Amino acid sequence: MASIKDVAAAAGVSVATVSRVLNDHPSVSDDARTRVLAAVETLGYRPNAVARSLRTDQTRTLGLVISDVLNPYFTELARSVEEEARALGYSVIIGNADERPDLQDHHVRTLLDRRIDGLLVSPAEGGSPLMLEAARAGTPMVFVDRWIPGLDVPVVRADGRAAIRDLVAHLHRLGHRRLAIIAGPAATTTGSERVEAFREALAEYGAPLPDAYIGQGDFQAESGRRVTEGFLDLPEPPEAVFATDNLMALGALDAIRARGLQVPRDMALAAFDDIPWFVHTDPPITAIAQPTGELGRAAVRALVDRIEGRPPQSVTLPARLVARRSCGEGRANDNRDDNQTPVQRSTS
Amino acid sequence: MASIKDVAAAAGVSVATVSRVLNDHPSVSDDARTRVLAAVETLGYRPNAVARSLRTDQTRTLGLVISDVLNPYFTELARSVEEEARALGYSVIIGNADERPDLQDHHVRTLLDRRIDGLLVSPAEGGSPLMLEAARAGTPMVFVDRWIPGLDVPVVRADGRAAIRDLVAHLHRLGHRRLAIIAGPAATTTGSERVEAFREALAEYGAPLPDAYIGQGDFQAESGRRVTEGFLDLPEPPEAVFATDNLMALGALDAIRARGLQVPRDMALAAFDDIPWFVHTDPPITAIAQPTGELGRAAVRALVDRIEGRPPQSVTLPARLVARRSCGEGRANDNRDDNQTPVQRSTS
DNA sequence: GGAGTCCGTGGAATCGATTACACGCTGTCG
DNA sequence: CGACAGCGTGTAATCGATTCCACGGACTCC
Repeated sequence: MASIKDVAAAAGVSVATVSRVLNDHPSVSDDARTRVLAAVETLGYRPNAVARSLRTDQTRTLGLVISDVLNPYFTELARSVEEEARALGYSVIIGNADERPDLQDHHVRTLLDRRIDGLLVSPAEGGSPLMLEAARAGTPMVFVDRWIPGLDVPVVRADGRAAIRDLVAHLHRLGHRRLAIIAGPAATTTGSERVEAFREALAEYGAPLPDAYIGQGDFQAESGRRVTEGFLDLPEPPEAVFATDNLMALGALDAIRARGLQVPRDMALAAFDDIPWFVHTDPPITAIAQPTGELGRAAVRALVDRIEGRPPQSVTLPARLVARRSCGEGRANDNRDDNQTPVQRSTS
Repeated sequence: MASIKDVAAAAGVSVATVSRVLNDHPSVSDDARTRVLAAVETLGYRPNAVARSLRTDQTRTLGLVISDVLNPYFTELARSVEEEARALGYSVIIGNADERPDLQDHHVRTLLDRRIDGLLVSPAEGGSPLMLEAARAGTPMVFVDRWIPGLDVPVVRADGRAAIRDLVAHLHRLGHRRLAIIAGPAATTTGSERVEAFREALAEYGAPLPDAYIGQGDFQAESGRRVTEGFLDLPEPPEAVFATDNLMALGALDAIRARGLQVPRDMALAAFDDIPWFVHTDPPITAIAQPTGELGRAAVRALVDRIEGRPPQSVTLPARLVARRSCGEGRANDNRDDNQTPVQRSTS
């Protein structure tokens, strides 16, 4: 592959001049410029990003470490991150941690080794030592969705508190009194926060949240199934289950059906994170929708601000309830909305 | 960030010795080795992958250019690719082309600029000039899922021919005679092949495939909706629709429901590509399942073989029919299988 | 007409690693 | 006892870019 030297030789100028043309530095004569451009063309020359990065100490690359690519929420997040990054002239390398701290560590390490300009992280299980160290060492970093308290790192996330209150109101209005929750790992902020908000909302209705109605999941479908089976085995099973992510909701749906029971007749179901497929499940699932795309874009903007020396800002955006049929038939003034994306239009 | 020079200074040796220790070259004294290792430890030194890549002319990175990350099929593919690559000591950079040739070009270009060791591509729309050029220039490359004929590039893909024949048999057995298809872009191999196989399978039953029953889609949900609406507007609408990817199937489902019609009573529906959610839709959708994970792993192995100088092999794996309820109730000897992954167990 | 300015250009240092080559030392063998 | 092999190490070249500095020539201005 042709290097800058070959171009210089072909154009009859020095490498310095070629470099100047490539980075359109002002002081190059038109003559030299056209000759260099011609040489670039005929040689099919493309600058070596590796060499450039070594010299300039910047890679124009962002690292994104997420907990689970197979989760449609994170897939969408990753997509919006890449889009915004591209618009700002950056590439993105995605590391999928699969909710495993060791894998998260692996990806943080390789990304750091590659000298990415900044790191976008949705930490699994309270984060890894490496990540904390990198944050403290001053690596530009932004947390997205989940975060780690006590670190001076901007956080871009959705606040589900109000939407969870709406959900509890919705469930209450539909006559459900015994409400249970499938929690995520307590070590993740989203894991604990959603339970907290749920508990507080219940308190507003004078309802307790007994320990038996708090199932411990890990954001994966299988745990949703397991926890829900536990609920169903209770002497007095809950009337409604709130799964704190979409995969666990799927597991819950499985578990309920496996007993020959029906949603919402035998048990109501709601989920945190809305995804296109929820419109098409049987029944369509009531969910709390995050502004995922906006979250991804805001996170990138914050990180790039930080990288380029501007003060980065934490961002919190509201989530909102999207009522469908999985909790029972809502009244007319329920916030019924299935028209969010083309895929979702016209159904349920 | 500490460099190899700092380590050398701290350990009281030359950079060459440090490098030798790091790459565990045999001829280093134990004394030097321990001193270097100690210095590495206290400085928290990590080698700069950028510098190393420049010198060694290899990045131990694979590029993966796929057509649409939001499509669960490709998400799963990407995940298995990353897994296998990691096992072989490589990283993966994913480029999402969103079915747009210009974006595909953009990603191929940046990946090439970064001097990735090899490229895994699922070409959108017949591929870009850049890609063809790279292939001809000898960039290690492997096609996965889709490919471009006439290029000396190994292909790793699933053969859906037999499964499509099974599907047609299944539909025929259930009494459906007027069968339509939603095709993908003709410029993609998967787009044209699936139509071809469908046509041939129909021919075995003496059935034609009239042009009116071939809808032109683009592998996105919206096109599935549009095409299906066209089918429904026909004086004699088809009795069954076969969508050649999962997103178009979703669009079709939408379109059918929007008219107040039911699947499979009013129209049967089947899809190419099986995904976990198909078990949970209303009704569960009959689909042709590709061995996605195996495809991704085989593609990485082929590419790494090519990179490391071993002869790479093209691989073709069979797809298979997974009958569910969207085409009508099958007989007992139908190949009913909902037990592929934990998420899918026990339902439909 | 001499001093100073500006412009285009090239030489060379530099980024952080790898690695060919040379060198000094020790030990072996004829 | 001299030659030679082998080992551990350091010096320096190298990868492909960017960029500081200096230089020569043209031009302006007093």
